[in-house]
Amino acid sequence: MILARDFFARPTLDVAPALVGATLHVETAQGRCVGRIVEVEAYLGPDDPASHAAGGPTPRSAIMFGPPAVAYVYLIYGMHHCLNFVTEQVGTAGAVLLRAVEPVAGLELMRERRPGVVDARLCDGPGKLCRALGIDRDWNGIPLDGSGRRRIWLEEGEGVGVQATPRIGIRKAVERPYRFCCARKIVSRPGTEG
DNA sequence: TGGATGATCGCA
DNA sequence: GCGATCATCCAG
Repeated sequence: MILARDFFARPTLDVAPALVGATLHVETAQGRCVGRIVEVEAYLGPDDPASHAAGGPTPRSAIMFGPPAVAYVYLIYGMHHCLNFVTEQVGTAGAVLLRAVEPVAGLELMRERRPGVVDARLCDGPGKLCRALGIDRDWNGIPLDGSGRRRIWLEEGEGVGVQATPRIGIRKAVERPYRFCCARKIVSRPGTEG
């Protein structure tokens, strides 16, 4: 069952944990890749200092204030892309950052895009999964129902235990537990947890 | 542990 | 314009 617009048109803090366990499907001319979502982070509106939407819309963040159920992709640190899903109703900012997925299908294509990387590490970071799935800024604004000029959608997964912890790699609102991981299999960078 | 590497944004 | 900042990754 494909996750429809209504799924995303809800409070971001409801959508984010509900996405853990769902599968992400990305189709390009090279083939299709599928991954199971195991780690996400919620980013809210102007009330969330760590969000790109803090301080109101800018040319980059305006998409977070627009219609839900589209991809928000941006470049970070000059070399890595991050994939987000826009949430909330029009006029309310929100997005869920995809931090890690577990490769399910299209492994050969992922390996091709990330040579020399063992399977378990193909998609275990925001920049890594974008590289493995072939996501770049061309995907910004693409609808999440597979109907855009780039094909991407999500499918409902089995209910799975979700654990909330603080977000990673940010400097503001560090204490908010807006990071959601699969409770059984927590994927994160080793040695960086306190 | 730090270097790569560039878009973004606030301030002028 | 200019410079500080940044939701990262990987080599050493």
